[in-house]
Amino acid sequence: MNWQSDANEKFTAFAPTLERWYQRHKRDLPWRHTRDPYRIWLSEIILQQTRVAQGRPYYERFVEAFPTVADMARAEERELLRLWQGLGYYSRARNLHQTARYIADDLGGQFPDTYTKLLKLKGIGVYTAAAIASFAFGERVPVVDGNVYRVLARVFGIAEDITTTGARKTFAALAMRLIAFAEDPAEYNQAIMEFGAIQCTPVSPDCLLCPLQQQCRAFLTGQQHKLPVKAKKAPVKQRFFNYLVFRNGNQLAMRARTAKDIWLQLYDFYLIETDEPTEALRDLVVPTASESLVQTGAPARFPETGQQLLSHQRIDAKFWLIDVPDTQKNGLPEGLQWYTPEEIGRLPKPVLITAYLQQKFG
DNA sequence: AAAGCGGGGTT
DNA sequence: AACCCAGCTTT
Repeated sequence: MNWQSDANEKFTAFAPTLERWYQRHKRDLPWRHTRDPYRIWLSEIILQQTRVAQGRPYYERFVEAFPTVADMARAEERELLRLWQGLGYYSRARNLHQTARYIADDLGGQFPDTYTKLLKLKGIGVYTAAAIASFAFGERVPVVDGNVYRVLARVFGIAEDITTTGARKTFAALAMRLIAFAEDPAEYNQAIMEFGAIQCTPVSPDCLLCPLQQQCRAFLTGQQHKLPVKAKKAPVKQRFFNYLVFRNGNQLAMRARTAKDIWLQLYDFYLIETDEPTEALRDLVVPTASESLVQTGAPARFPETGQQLLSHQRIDAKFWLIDVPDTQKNGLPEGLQWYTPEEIGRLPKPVLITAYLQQKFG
């Protein structure tokens, strides 16, 4: 037996081995009971950069609220964002809505059914296009997600930095070769991701019970913990948010965020961002538009504080509650509107804002 | 090619 | 505190 047939055996056996492993170990997940492309699409968007355990309840609520793509198309974007609240990466919800309307209105409700066509849709990149094409339509195209990078890097001993374009091409090409030997492309794609999620885990992979143990370059050389190689992320940026929470009776002044920034189209309060933390309200430079509101109101002496840690930013927030008399209530700065508690409950809001409302007003 | 975008779980 | 998650879009 020469090295070439060894290598060949490793390629041909890889997919069938994982497919057999999957038969025995797969979890029972709701989106595995359907071939409806709409539901598979919905599940895949929810699961982008999101763990199954976190995304699952959102999937259940979305299917309940919008059983078909037509139902989703009829809804307002705000309703989707409200249901998406707390899941993060809100552009996913906005793109979901846009694409639902496009499919319902321009494609007559007919879901695009090939990898190439799916890739043109908003919010669908190479991973998601491959996932829908294989799961819903049986197309033989490989998914390459974080799990797949890890499994392939280890089994084939690939030490390229997976954040680079060159490495992405390497892995995509390898994945393409491997799926050729799968009995069922959809099953195989599920299998390799499931394998990465519960067997070939980032930390402490279960190598002792691994069906690929004797083919795994990383195991055979003791390099499991060093693969895959991934460049370090940029340090988190510190930001200071100073919120003026205008109140009139039981109503609060809120607005949808419009900056190309975090939380686009989510609702918060009148915001003054500063480069340094602000200790007292008098230290804050208040724009003319809201000066009189602050002066005629009755601001609390000390603000409530809040923090939110995102993967790329750390936000320290202070909230000054300011009671606005009836005589001033029509003088809100541009964009702000009064909302009752019931209305506020239906607005999509960042976790930071929801936490403040909960803490302050129950 | 690099940066920006959320939030939560795990170690 | 660091890492990671069924990634995509914009610059």
